Amino acid sequence: MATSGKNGTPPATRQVPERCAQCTDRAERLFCNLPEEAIERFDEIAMQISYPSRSIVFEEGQRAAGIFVVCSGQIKLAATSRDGRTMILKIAVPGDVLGLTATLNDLPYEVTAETLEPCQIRSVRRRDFLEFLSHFGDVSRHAAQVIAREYHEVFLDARRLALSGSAAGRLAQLLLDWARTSSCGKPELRFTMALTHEELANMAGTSRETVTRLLNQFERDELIARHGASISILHPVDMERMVG
Amino acid sequence: MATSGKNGTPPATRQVPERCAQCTDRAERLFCNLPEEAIERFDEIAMQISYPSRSIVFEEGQRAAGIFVVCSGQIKLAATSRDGRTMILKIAVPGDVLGLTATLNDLPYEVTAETLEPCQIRSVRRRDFLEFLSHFGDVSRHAAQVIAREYHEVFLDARRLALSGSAAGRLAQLLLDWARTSSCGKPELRFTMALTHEELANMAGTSRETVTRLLNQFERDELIARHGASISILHPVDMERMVG
DNA sequence: ATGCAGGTGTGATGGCGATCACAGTGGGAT
DNA sequence: ATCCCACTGTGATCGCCATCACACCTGCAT
Repeated sequence: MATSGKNGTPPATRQVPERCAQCTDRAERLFCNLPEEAIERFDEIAMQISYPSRSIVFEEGQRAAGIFVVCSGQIKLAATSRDGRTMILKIAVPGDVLGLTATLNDLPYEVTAETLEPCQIRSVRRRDFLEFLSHFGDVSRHAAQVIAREYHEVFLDARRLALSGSAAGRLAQLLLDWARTSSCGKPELRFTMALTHEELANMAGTSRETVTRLLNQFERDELIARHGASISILHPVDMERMVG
Repeated sequence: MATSGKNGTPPATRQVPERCAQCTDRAERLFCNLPEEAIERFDEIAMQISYPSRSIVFEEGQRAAGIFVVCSGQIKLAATSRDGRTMILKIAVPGDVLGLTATLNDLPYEVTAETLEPCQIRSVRRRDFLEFLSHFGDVSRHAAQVIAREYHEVFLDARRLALSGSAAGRLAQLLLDWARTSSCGKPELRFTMALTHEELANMAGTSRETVTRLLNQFERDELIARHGASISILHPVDMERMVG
């Protein structure tokens, strides 16, 4: 289920330093890449927490208590309708910030956040975070940019749901979007799929069975290839074309 | 088509002051409500433009040139798929800021903005705007909050599209969401619909004919009432229930 | 009046895909 | 080995709703 392959290694919960100031991955993480003195202050107000696999970080509808920065592990963000349908918004990875918009708007969290593997998370309470923003002007710029990026992602979701006529189109689009962002940079177009068909279905706005059928279809048509949990997109161009 | 009734008055293009500093509506507009000195500077870098009805302010896919603040008039924000399907994201009203996320991310505009009536718009070029943000720390906070709100709106769109199983559900949800935000504050639940059935369909992710049928259905079931272009939601509770 | 164009109402039809049902499969426990 | 459980594969059915087709109803221009 996790990113780890068939080898028995536990999911990639690399050890995370005690303080953000010592984190070596900071530079490549949009939000974390803050000026020195801001980071120092951040370390003072942030609380480091370890979550076991399959635990709930926060739940849809709860009044926003603060923000959560993912340090290690994957986290599923999903919203549920009254009658049990589920929409998976995205799988958050290290560097992502959760609960930002709800915290800024002082609204309930829009989604439920559930760990898919053991995770390390830093959290900051709402009050402290807002004060932090006021104090360090350019952190707000950072935050704005982070939210702008999140906006763009949800926009793509909405677009996919509204404009990709068929289930096949939505799934194809999802795989494409995903391959692009997962292998950030060059079109690696091969990625490991840590999700079940059911979860894919909830991201593509279709049903479990349809996903199964479509993936097999795609494979028969040689649009994709699968080895174990990894998927390669063989013909991105043809793939694009079926998005509609 | 515009908000004006059957009387021959031109659509509500109230005169807008030359400078934001003199704008009396500023206080109630999230983004515009800036500290004095920021407003002064904003007036220096902003350009005031009048657009006739049915004109394009910017187009989906264009590299972001800057932001646009709506001073008067309504503007349709829509995205289109290769094969001509259209998704209407929202109808922007005075106080809304367009192109914010694209500008911050230095990405192409996500949508096309088309005026529905004569509009007054203030625009700021990307470079100037970014510099403006750097200079006035707390404006970034404002911007972040504005984007957070936009995020929330798109999120609701995505949620509606993904979770409201039936076309009826999506339309009902749309009318509800809309009545709530349009009559901001108390549940007025009566609002004028400046849109054609076709456009409603493009917002609800369904077809023109289905919208026609559903609206009649809703009226027969006494969920809504219509007088001319205005719609009242009679039984919000029953309405909620059919969202699914 | 006449024509036209954009919007609306309504039936008929067909296809996509949700849903149900159940059979295989594989990996973890014990 | 064996059970079990979550996941995957596949057929059958059936309902929603997109689409086509066409009638009607404004307002507007000529």
